[in-house]
Amino acid sequence: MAKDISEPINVPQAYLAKLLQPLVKENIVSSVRGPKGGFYMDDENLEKTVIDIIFVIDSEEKFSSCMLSLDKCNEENPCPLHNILVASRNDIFQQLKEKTIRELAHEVALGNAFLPL
Amino acid sequence: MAKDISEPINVPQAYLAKLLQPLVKENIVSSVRGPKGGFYMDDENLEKTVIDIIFVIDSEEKFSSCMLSLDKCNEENPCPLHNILVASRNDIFQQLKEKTIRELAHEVALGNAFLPL
DNA sequence: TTTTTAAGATGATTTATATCATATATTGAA
DNA sequence: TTCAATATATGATATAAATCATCTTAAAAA
Ligand code: FES
Ligand code: FES
Repeated sequence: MAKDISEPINVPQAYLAKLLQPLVKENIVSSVRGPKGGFYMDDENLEKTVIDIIFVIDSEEKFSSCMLSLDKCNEENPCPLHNILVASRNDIFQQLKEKTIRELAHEVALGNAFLPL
Repeated sequence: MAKDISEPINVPQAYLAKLLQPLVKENIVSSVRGPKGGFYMDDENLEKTVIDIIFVIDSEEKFSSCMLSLDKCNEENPCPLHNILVASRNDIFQQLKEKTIRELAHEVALGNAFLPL
């Protein structure tokens, strides 16, 4: 239930619920209403990645736009930070795109990562 | 002058000036008032790094706090994203800490990087 | 010395984000 | 079939970030 997720991570329940709604709509999270209801992830959901979530909640631009917010900059006209940062940004993007929620959950199950849930 | 910087990068002049003030106070940027005045960087300023700027404008936490904003997480209790992202984050931090403004300006002078100024 | 130009300081306003509130829809259980 | 529990939807409010406005201070030039 929203409450079970929101409380341990100190996010207001209503706000979490609002954030989850577009994820349900985009089939990244599943839900059932009523008693014994709540949010869950089915087999298909678990194959989604962190990037899938980011693209729904925020936007695709986070990983493609200039890190100095210069709108005329791109790979051909790189800003001074581009060359020193773009490799790391791409690494992060790749990691978030490759890693499925299932894999992340597995790490938690193995005790290699922790969640306050 | 603030105007000469703000216009080409589409940042309101008054807002840019406000952002520059703490940088002047922290001796990262220099300024002179009056006619022919404006902002500039002296020899000492040019040895400052991007991290110096970030620490003044934003805060140190950006590079040390949990990327899932979990307050109980740290190196011993890593969240699921920690392991896959922390290396890249540290890379970015190192780059921003090592690179001086002088070096970045040199890249622009060489034509390896571009600024709309 | 006066005027003009630009930064410095401060507070108000706007805009975006986060949070709160309330009403509706769905489902399991009594 | 009714009730209670929980997600869904929508709008209002609060907080933070960005932007605007106004005044003061310093310095160059006339
Ligand atoms: S052009 Fe600025 S980060 Fe790529
Ligand atoms: S514990 Fe979350 S990023 Fe390090």
